[in-house]
Amino acid sequence: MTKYNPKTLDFFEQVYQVVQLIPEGRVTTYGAIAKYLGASKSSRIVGWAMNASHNRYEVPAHRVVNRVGLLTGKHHFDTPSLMQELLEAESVEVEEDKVVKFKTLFWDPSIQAL
DNA sequence: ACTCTGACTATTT
DNA sequence: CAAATAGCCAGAG
Repeated sequence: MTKYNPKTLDFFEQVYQVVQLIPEGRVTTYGAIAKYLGASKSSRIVGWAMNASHNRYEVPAHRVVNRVGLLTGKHHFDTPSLMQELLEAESVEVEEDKVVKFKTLFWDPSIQAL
């Protein structure tokens, strides 16, 4: 961070807020968040924001997976199994590092379904 | 200032 | 269908 351009600041802040809006038992993707923020091609930055999130707010980063429901970021948690455990604690089935019925559990920030 | 890396994705070969 | 390619941009060295 350090460099607080108005744009990037909003982007990071909004990412955190959107992630916090994810209901329990649901998951979303980096791309969906990026697209919701009007930067569909900046999905990597969403991941970077997540990476930095551990120092900022309590963000349920475990509810954010890649576009196919793969738990790509599990390695960045305290323990590699933590992400899956957190998901399973919310009734999200995980097999082979990916979310089962991902398409059904997917939560689109644009919809913000309750 | 430059280069490289990365929790991504869509498109093209 | 698997692999490469190109956008995207913030940190670290």
